[in-house]
Amino acid sequence: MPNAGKSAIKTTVEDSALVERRRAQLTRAAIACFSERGYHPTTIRDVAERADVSIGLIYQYVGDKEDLLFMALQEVLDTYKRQIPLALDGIADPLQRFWVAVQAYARVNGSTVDATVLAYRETKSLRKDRRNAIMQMERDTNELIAACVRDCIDAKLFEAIDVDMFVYQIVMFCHAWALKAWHFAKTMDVDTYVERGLRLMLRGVLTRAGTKRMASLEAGGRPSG
Amino acid sequence: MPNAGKSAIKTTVEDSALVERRRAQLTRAAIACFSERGYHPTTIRDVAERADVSIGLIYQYVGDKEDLLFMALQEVLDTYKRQIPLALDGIADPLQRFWVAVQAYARVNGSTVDATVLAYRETKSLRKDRRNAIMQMERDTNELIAACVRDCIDAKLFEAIDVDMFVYQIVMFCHAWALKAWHFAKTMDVDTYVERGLRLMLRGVLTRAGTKRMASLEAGGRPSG
Amino acid sequence: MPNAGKSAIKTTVEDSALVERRRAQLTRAAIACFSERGYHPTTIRDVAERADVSIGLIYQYVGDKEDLLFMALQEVLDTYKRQIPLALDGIADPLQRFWVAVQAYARVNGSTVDATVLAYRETKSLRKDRRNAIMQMERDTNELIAACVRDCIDAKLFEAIDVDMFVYQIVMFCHAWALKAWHFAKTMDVDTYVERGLRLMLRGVLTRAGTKRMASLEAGGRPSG
Amino acid sequence: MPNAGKSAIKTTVEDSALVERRRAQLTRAAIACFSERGYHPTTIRDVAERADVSIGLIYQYVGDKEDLLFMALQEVLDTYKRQIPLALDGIADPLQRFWVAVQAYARVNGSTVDATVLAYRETKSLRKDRRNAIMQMERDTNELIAACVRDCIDAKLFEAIDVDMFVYQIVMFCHAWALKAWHFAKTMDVDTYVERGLRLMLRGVLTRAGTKRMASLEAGGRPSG
DNA sequence: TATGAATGAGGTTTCATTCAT
DNA sequence: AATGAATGAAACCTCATTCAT
Repeated sequence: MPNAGKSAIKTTVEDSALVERRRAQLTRAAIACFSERGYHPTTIRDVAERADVSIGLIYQYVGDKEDLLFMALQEVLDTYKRQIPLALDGIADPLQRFWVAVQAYARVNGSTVDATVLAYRETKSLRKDRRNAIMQMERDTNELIAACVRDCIDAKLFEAIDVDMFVYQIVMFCHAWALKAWHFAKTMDVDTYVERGLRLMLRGVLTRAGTKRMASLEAGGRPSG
Repeated sequence: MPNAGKSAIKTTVEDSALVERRRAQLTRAAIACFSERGYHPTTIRDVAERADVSIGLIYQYVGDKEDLLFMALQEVLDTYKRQIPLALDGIADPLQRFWVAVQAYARVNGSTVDATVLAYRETKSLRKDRRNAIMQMERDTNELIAACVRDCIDAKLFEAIDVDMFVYQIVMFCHAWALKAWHFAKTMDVDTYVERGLRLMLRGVLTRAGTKRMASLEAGGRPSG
Repeated sequence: MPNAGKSAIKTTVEDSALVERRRAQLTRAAIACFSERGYHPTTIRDVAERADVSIGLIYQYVGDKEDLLFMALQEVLDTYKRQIPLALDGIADPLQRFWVAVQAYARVNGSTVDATVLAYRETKSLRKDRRNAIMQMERDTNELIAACVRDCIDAKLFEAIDVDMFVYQIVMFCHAWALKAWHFAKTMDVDTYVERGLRLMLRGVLTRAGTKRMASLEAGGRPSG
Repeated sequence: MPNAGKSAIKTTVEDSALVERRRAQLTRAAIACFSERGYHPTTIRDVAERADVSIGLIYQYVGDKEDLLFMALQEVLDTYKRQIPLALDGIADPLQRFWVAVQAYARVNGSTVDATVLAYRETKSLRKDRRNAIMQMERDTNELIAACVRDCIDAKLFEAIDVDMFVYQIVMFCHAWALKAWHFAKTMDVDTYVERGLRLMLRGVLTRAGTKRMASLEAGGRPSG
C-alpha cells in the first residue's frame, strides 16, 4: 500500500477515485515543473498548464502549493519503495539480491535524475512534520538495502562490516549519479556506473567466498540492463 | 586568490577596498540567510538586516539578488580550496596527505553544514554561466584530493584503482555528513565519521604496503582535532 | 401576501409549490449564514451546506447570490408585517394597541437580533431597486405603529405630538435593542427594555386622560411575556 | 490624545511623523471608499487610487486590509470625542451644555452620514479585540452626553430619569439621522431635526425649572449653526 | 557613500457561476 | 430536478528594485 501519508491533504471533491486520479495527474505535472525550475520559481499556473487543467481545479484537490511539493516528493520516494522489491522478486542468492537492489535503486535514479535532485533541493521547503515523513520514507528505502547487506554478511559473503555506514555510502553513491550527472552522464550509462562503483566498493567487503560467488555470477551473467 | 568571478558583479562604488569589505560583509549575511531559509524565501530586507546595512546599500555593491547567491556559493566553495592546502602544508607522506585532505574537506563540511546544503539546493538557481563557474570550482577542489590519491598510487600505497570514481565516492561521503546530518550527527562527530568511513572505503584500496604504513601512522598518532 | 418581490427572481423550476418550498428553505439558510458572518464573507457553499442542498440546486431557484440576500431581507422585514397585526388582533383600546404593537415589534427584534442587524448592515449591498423595495417594507411597518399613535391622539390619550418623529424614535428605540445588544442584553430582557423605554418616552406624550388609562391598564395587567 | 489604539498596526516605515501623515491620508481614502461601496466590495486598489498612492505603499503603513477598516472606524468615532468637548468649551449652563452636546453629536453625524453608517455596517467585520476597542470608544462618547444629563438632573432642570436609557435614546435618535437619512434628509436639516426631536424627548424630562430655563435660553437665542 | 520610502508586477488563493451527468 | 466538478476572473499581498535625499 503506497502513499501512507495521503491522509492530510485537503480536498473539496467527494469521489475518492477521482481524487486519486487527479492527484496523480497533478503530481506528475508538479514533479515535472519543480524538477525543471525548482519549487519556488514554479507558479501554480505552470503546474496547471502542464497538467492541462484550470488553476481553480488544483485547489479542489490540494490545500496549497506546499501540498503539491509534498505529493511530488512522496511520489519520488515511493518509486524506490516500489521498484526495489519488484526487482528482487524471485531472486534468492544474497549476493545477487544485493547487486540487483543497488542496481534498481540506481536505475530509478537514472530514469528520474531531476526528481532525485528535486528531493535534495526542496525537502527543506516542507513544513517540519512533512519533512519528517519524507525522511522516514528515505530510511525505509535504505532499510531495503540494509537487509540485503545483512543477508550477505550472514551468508559469509561479506565481511562483518559497518552496515549503516556501508549502506549510506552506497545510497550516496547512487544519488551521486543524479547529483553529479553533469560529471558522469557524459562518459557512461547507469549500469556501467553501478558496475564500476560497486566493484570498487566491494573490494574490501567481499569475503573470499563472496569473491568466488561473484565470479560465478559474472560467468553466469549478472542481470544487466 | 579568492573571488575569481569578481568580473561580473556590478557596483557603483569606486573605492575597491571598500567594495571588497562590503561584499565580504554581504556574503556573510547572505550565506547565513540563505542557509537558514533558502534562497527564494529570503528577502533582500532579510540580508540587509542581517548585514546591518540598508537595502539601498546592497544595490550599490551588487547588481541583483542572484549576485548575492553567487557570491555566497563562491565563498562556500572557496573555503575548501583554501582549507585543504592549508591542512596539507608541511606534510610529506602521501598516505597522511590523503587522510588529512579528506579530513579537512569533511571538517569544512562539518563546520558549515548549512552552507554545504545550500550549495546543493541552490546552485540550480544560478544562471547557466555562473552555475558552470561554481561547478568548475567544485572540480578544482576534487582535483586537490585526486592528486593525493594519485600520489598514493604512485607510491604503491594504493592499488591502481579507478581514481575518478574513488574521488567522487569520497567527496560524496564527505557531503553526506552535511546532507544526512539528521542521520549521523546524532551519533558521532565529524572526525569519528571520517575515521569510520575511510576505514571502510580503504579496505580494498590499500596495498599491503599501504596497510602497513597506515598502521605505523596510527601508532604515531594520526592528526586529530 | 408575503414576498411581494416574487417577480424578479429567476428560476428554472416549473413546479411553483416546489419553488416556494425550496426558496423558503434557502432563505432560512441564508438568514442564518448572513447573520452569522455577513453577506460578503458567506459563500454559496456555506448556504448550500446550511440548507443541506447542493450548490447547483441553489442556482435553479435563484439567479445569483444577491437574490439570496434580497430574499433574506424580505423575510426579515416581512416578519414585522406579520407579527404586529397578529398581536393586535382582538385588542380595541388605543393605548393598549399602541403598547402591544411596540412590544410585538421589539419582540421580533429580540428573537432575531442577528437578522435585524443584518438588515442594517446589508441593505446597502442590494441593487437600488431592491434597496427601495426593502425601504418601502420598512415604511409599511412603521405605518402600522403610526396608525396606533394617531388613534391615541384622536382618542385624546396622547398629546398632539409630532407623529412622524415619535414613530421613528420608537422604531429606533426598538432597533437599539438589537443594535446595541452588547450593552442592554446583559442587564435586562426585551420586555423590561420596552417597559423602561416606553415609560420614559411616554412621560411627555400622555395626556392626563392617557395617564389615567395607563394606570388602569397596569392595574388590569398589561400584556406581558 | 486621540487614537489611543494606534499601537497595534504594523509598519515598515521608521519616520513616525511620516507614518502619521500617510496613515491619515489612507484613513481618509478608506473612509471614502468603504462608505461608498462597503468594506468587502472595496479593493485595496480602490483605496490606493483614492489616496493617490501605489498599492505597495499601503502595505508599508498597514498590515492588512482590516487595519484600514480599523483606522477608518477609529477616526469616525474619534471625531465625536473631539467635537463634543470643543462645542462645550466655554459654556456653563447645564441645560445649554446638554443641548449643545447633542447638537454637536448630531452635526458630526450630519456631516459624515456615510461614515456613521459605515460604523454600523462594518464594525462586525473587525476581529474581536478591535471590535471591542471600537465599542469602548462609543461608550466613551456616550459618557460625554451622560455627564451633561446628570448635571441637568443635579441642577434640578431634569427630572430624576433613567439616565442610561435616556442617553441611548438620544444617541439612537442622533444616529437615526444618518441611518434613516433617506427618510429625514429630504424634509429638514440636522439642526431642525435636533430641535424637533429634542423638544419631543424633553417634554417629560424637563422639570418646571427646566422648562423655564429652556424658555429663557430660547429667548436669548439657542446656539444654532 | 548611505538611506529607506515608493513602486507595481506578479504570485497564491478564493469563490460565484456553469454545465455535463 | 438535483448534483458537484470545473472554470477563471479577480482579490490580497509580497518583495526586488529604484531613486530622491
